[in-house]
Amino acid sequence: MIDSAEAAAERLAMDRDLLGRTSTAERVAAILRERITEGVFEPGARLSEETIGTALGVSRNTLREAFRLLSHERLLVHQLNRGVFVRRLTAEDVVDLYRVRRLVECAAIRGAVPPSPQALAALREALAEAGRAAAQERWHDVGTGNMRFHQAVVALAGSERLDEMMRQVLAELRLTFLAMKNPRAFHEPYIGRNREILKLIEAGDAGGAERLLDDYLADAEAQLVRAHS
Amino acid sequence: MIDSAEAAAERLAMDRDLLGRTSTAERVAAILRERITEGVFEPGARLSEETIGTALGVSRNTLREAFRLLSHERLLVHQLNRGVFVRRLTAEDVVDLYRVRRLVECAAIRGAVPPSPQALAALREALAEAGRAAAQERWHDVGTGNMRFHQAVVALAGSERLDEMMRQVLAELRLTFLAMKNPRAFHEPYIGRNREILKLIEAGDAGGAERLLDDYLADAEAQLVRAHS
DNA sequence: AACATAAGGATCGTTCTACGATCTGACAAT
DNA sequence: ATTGTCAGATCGTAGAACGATCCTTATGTT
Repeated sequence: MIDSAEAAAERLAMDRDLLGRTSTAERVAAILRERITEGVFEPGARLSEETIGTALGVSRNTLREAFRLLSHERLLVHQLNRGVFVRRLTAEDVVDLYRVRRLVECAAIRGAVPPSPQALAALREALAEAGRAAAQERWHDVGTGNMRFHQAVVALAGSERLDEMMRQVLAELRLTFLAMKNPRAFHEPYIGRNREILKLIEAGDAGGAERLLDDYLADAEAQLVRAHS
Repeated sequence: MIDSAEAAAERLAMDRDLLGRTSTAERVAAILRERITEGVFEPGARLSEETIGTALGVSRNTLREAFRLLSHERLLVHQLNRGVFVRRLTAEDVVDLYRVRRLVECAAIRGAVPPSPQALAALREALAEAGRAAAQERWHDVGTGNMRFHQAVVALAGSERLDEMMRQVLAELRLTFLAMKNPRAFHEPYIGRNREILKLIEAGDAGGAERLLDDYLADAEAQLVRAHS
C-alpha cells in the first residue's frame, strides 16, 4: 500500500502548478492582452489608468501591476509620467524579430535529430488546426495556427526558456499582423509552406527543412517590412 | 547652419534613453538585483514586503512593482498569498539554461561572418576586463567579465531582443554561481578558453570557434550540475 | 508673426490606511 | 498519530490623498 500512496502523491505533485491560482492583476493582464492582439486597442493608443480601471472595476494599484506585466511582454510601452501605450512597431522592430526567429528556429531544427515524438505531434496538430481554420475562412485563427506551428518548431529544442521567449516574440509579431489589411492573402499561403517543412523534418532532412524555413521567414519579413514603412 | 542643428539634434536623440529617467520601483529593483546576485539574499529566502519596504523607505505598492520586475527576470518567484522568494535553481534549470546558451551562442557565432567591428571590440574589452580582475584576484569580477564576453558573443547576432534575453539568462546563471564555493577555481580557467575562442573568431574560423565554445559550455554545465545535486 | 513665458488642468507616481483572504503554526480533540 | 480548529502574520486589493510632471492654452515680448 505504501508504494501506491507514494505514487499517487507523485502524480499530484505534477498537477500542482495546474491548480490555476491567479491574482486579479494577472487576470486583468490576460483580458488586456487579448484586446490588444485583437486590435481593439490600436498601436499607439494610450491606456488611461483612470478610464480602464473604472471600466474593469479594479483599483489603480491592481491595474498598474497588470500594466507592468504587459510592458514586460513588450505589448505596452511605459513612459514615465505619461502613462502606458500600445506598442507601435517600426520596420526595425520587424527586422529584429525576424533575426531572432531565424536564429532560434533554424538552430532548433538543426539541433533536433531525431525530433522527439511529442514535438512532432505538436507540429502536426498546429498544422491541422490552421487547416481547419482556413477551411472555415477564419483567417485570424489561421494566423494563430501558423504561429503555434513555429512555437512547436522551437519546442524541438526542448527548452522551457526558449519556449517562453518564443511566446513573447510571437505575441509581438501579432501586433505587426494588425497592419496587414488582407489577412487571407497574408496567412493562407504559409500553411502549405509549413506542411512542406514538416514533411522534411519527418523525413529526417534537417538541412532541407532549415533552408525552407529560412525562405519562409525571409518572405514573411519582407511583406511585413513593406507594410511598416 | 541647418545641417549642424540637425546633426546635433540627432546626437542628442541618441543620448535620450541615457537620461536616466527611472521610477522609484526600477531603482528599488536595481538595488535588490544587486543584493541578490551578491548573495546577500540567499536562494530560497523570503523577501517580506513589510520588512524590506520599511528598510528601503518605500511604500508597499512601490516595492511590489519592483518585485514584479524581478519576478519577470526570474530572480524572484512569486507565490500567491505567500510572498516572493529568491529563486532556487535546480539541476534541471542549469541544464535548461545551458541548452539555451548552446543554441543561441553557437548560432550567433556561425551567423556572424564576418563579425562586426563593434562586436569584436566588445569581445576584446570583456576579455581584457576579466584579465585585469584576475590579476588583482577579484574572482567575482572575473565571473562578470566572462559573462560579459558571452554577452558580446550573442551581440554578434546584432539583435536587441537576443541581447536582452541573454542578459536574463546570465542573471539567472549568477544565482547558480553562488553555489560554487571556490570562485577562483571555477572562473579563472575560462579566461584562457575565451581567449582561444576569440582568436578563432578573429581568424574567421567560425566552425572552430563554435566547437571550442561547445566544449566550454559542456564543461561549465557539468560543473554546475554537479554542484546542484 | 514668431517665439518665450506663465497658468491651468489632466494624469501619473507614490504614500498611506484599511480590510478581507489566505497561509502557517500551534494546540486541542479524536 | 491524525485531524479539526483557532489565532497571528502576511498578502491582495481598494480607496483617498497630494505632490510631480506633462500637455495645452493663454498671455506677453521682441
